[in-house]
Amino acid sequence: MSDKVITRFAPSPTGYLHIGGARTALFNWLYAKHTGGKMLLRIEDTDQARSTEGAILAILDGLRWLGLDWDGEPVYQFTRAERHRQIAEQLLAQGNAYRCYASPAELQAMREKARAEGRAPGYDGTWRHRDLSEAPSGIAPAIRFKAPGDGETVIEDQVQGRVVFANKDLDDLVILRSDGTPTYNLSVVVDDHDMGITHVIRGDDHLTNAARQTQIFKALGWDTPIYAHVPLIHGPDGAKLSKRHGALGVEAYRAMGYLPDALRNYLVRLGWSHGDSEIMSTDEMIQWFDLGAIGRSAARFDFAKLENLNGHYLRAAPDAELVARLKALVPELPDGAALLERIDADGWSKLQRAMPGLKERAKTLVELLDSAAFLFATRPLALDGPASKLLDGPGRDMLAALLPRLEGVRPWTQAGLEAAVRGFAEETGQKLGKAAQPLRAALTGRSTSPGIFDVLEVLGREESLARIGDQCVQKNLLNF
RNA sequence: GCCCCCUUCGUCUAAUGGUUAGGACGUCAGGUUUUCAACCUGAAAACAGGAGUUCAAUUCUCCUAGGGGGUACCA
Repeated sequence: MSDKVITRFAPSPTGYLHIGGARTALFNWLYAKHTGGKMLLRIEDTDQARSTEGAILAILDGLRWLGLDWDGEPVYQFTRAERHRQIAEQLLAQGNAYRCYASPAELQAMREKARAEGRAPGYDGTWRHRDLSEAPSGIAPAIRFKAPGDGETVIEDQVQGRVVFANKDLDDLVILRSDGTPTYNLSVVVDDHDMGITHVIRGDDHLTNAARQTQIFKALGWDTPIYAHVPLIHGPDGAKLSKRHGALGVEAYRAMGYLPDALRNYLVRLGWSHGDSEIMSTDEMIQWFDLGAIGRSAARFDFAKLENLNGHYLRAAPDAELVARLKALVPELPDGAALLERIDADGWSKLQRAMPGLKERAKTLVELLDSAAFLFATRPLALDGPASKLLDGPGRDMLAALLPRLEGVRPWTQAGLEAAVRGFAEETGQKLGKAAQPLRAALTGRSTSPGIFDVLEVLGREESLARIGDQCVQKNLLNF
């Protein structure tokens, strides 16, 4: 086998692809790309009771959406159970494992005793030396790994540095359950070996497992992979990421209107950096990424920074791409179905034409869509508070005076419209804003929008004049 | 309880045995401006605490505190 780097992303399908998992996948992907190696995908579904088909799909979707592709077909760990069982038997035959008949109650008592005595809690090794003739009948045994009782197990971690565990603190773990299914720590070792994994990049929460797994690797006479344990991501308050914070699936970020490029850029900078570089292309990430520059402390998730990055990527994205993303996103939104009905082909075309002015002002696609509401609104427009205030008093009179001027603009272009409105403002001795704001209110129903000439042009001559006219009529009705 | 890890502006981070401790987000103040954004300029803002090593520690060592992870016949 060559010395090519092979990493793996190995989620357990008990939920969606959460943000920490997404970053782990990103790091594995980047390291593989950086070294010209491969990233494999392994679904760790040995706990069949908790694994679901839906979770598997969510994880694959999440990875695809983020643009993180893997090499070859995903490996489903459960399908390899027979191989794992064989290795457990081999360990048993070698004298590196033994059958354990302890009951759950006995195990519980052991843990409590150890704890009371200030020792590391865990299995006390009762069945390690006990004769099989003493085995209770009718009880299926589990197989435990015979962990070294003394000495040390050392992890030369690429992120954490040299981490030393005293073997006395690592007990004899179960590698094969009494029902014959393998446990995580055995499966991981066998699969990492069989898949030729050279680098294990995963969450910090697996650091102790790295020690246990190292012991199993050694008992099997296999080389251990190189480890890199990445600190976990915390919520804004520094506590463990919960659903309340950002521990959402990546599909939730998609639904909130974040762009995959932005999320990737945000995640790569969470715990890793390259000098002062903040915004970087995928190629740059690949070129610069390395394990040594990963920080050792946990990072807090900061939505404000994500939003800032998202705004940047939004502005940089081609208009057509944003329209396409919006088309895909709308049906997933709370009122998406209703909104979708109101946007016809002409609506999508208007959206595309208004995009330069819209994307400049939005932090997320959801925000962008909201600010585009005036494009799909039907007359007479509903005015929000600030907008109706703009039209109170002189606002409507101004519009009534401006309306004929606009009617005279031909062709209906931004330049012509701007000249007309500016000319009107000058002649009437007002600042442009005095005319622009009521106009904005009449055309969009709000006090903020893209540039007003932009709005006029996108809306078109007929619709624009009608919306302005609506406000003048209202004025007249009030007066009579 | 026991084991392991971590600690630089509010947040993400950079750097260094001697620096005005840098950048980004956010915040605040200006500028620009048809609104809002964007953009430009500027400001406030950090080496957790205590010992030790050293001519000199944010940087090296130890202790304390705080945070996190693990401690399953879960992964």
